[in-house]
Amino acid sequence: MRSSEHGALTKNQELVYDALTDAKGPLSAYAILDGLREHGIRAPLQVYRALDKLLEFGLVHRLESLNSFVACSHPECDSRETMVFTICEKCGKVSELADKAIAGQLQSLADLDHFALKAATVELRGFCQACQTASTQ
Amino acid sequence: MRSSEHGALTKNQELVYDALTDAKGPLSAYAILDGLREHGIRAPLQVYRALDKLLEFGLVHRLESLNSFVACSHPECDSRETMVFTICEKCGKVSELADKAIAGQLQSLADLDHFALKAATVELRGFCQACQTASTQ
DNA sequence: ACGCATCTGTTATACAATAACATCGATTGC
DNA sequence: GCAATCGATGTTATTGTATAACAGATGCGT
Repeated sequence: MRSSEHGALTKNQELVYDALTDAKGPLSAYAILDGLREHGIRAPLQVYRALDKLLEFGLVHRLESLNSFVACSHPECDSRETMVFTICEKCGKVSELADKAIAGQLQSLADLDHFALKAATVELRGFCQACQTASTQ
Repeated sequence: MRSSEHGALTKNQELVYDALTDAKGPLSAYAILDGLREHGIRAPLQVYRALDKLLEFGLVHRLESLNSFVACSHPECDSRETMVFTICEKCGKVSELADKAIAGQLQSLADLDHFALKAATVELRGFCQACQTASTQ
């Protein structure tokens, strides 16, 4: 029982993962904690430890600019692929885009600088389609 | 006196900006605070307020994945341009790269998703050239 | 002088993440 | 069986990051 099977999660990992998938949006570690108090989660560390594993398994991504976490929306996410997130500054909606071209371009840029690329964080801020049309008033 | 002139900074803004340019590397807000206690800075808020302005002026960038800040290395940085940072996980060295191609690609990706792009955070993690050759032992 | 905006200083507090330590349960090797 | 080990767990305490709320000070236009 290792990383590849979703069924292999421990109780706490399962709780945290379910909280994130149910949320359908990013949650901070403390928001997760609050939502899971009834399920026996009492301390931040229980959440952070579960998150560490979920990140390692590639089931969850961390949004650096929000200090929060989302369940990966790509069922068979390869974990190490470069992900691009769009973050709506109005409604908070987050979308996860997988784009090979960006990944390649970043790799080229790193190569130019003789930088050995291990992971990339790409977070775009702006307004989602819904919030744009809404503000066309 | 607004954003464009460097000479227009207030005392605290000047102190924080100088601390960052002297450091030649990223500093956390609290590291800045510690370095400026002798200069009369006593509370985190004094640093954060100065940083907010400096970010607004485009003189400073925030490294989301490090919770820290760097002085912009491009003298005439347009503030709103997309910046790419490489962060060495061994020595902590940070480089700031301006790349039009990446910016364009991200814009295209956002367009596809009907996302109105305002700002982009791109942070690459890995090993810098020096640390690669050093670890070839 | 007055109003207004901005920067300032201070205290207290919220939010994010980790340290240190004890325990429990399953597995492995003998 | 039994010790040894390893990973997950639970708990308390602490460090680090960022903001709230309030008060005072400064500069500027009218």
